[in-house]
Amino acid sequence: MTQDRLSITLSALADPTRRAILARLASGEASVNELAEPFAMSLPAVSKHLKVLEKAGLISRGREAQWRPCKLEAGPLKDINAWLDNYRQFWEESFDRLDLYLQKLQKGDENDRKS
Amino acid sequence: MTQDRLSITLSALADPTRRAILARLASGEASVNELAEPFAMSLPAVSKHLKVLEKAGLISRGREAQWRPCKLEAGPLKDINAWLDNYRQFWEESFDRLDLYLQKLQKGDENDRKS
DNA sequence: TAGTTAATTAACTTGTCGGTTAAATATAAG
DNA sequence: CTTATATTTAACCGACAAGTTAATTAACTA
Repeated sequence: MTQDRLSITLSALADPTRRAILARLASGEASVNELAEPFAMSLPAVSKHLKVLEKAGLISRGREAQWRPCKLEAGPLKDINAWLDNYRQFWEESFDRLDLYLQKLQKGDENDRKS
Repeated sequence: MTQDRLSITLSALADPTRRAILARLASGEASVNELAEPFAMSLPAVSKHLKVLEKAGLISRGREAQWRPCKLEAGPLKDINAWLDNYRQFWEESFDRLDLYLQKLQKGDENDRKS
């Protein structure tokens, strides 16, 4: 179905196992076996999770003898952060004067549309 | 299976239709029909998307005669932003060990305004 | 009351996801 | 050459996601 980049990244992150893997990789590279150790699931299951993360560009993998060390790649996280920028104003506690003004304008639009 | 909050939010966002709905709601409340208008899909399909967004806490819904106006709720987005904090250092320009060390030393500076 | 509009629910189809076990591949080490 | 270790691939399964059409609920309107 050829999903867009952001959807691929977000759905890769929408799994606690995969987020835990990323958290582990934040403290350094690791092999598949090392990454699998904390989880109560088979190695092929972890291997699949890694493939999902790799397709999302969230990890990259090297070759070192029979090991395939995984490394965190944060680019896609940066993209999510950029997307969130569109909404920062909606969760910021205190609006400054400009924000309040824009809110008022917005309410005006809404009333116009309804009448 | 009782998914965790963050997984629910991320999977709700991992769909371009739902993100488009949120984008629309960023400019004000809207009814289901208004939200459905831009999409080439049936109304029940949109209704389902809205239910997913509501369960994730990303929208709330009012009652106004036969309309059910939808409103953006950004709390869960704030949570994602907080989660991303764990990784900011990985996409910021300089992230070698020395720079990380210097960053830690500088953490007295509070104002992390975006560029 | 009947009819229209807004939205949801029900029932169903199809495809993907996350897991399994068993087999295959690749490299290293005796 | 054989065996052990690390990892992936294959085949399969149950659950769920995303869409459909048809029926239902809810509120307004003539």
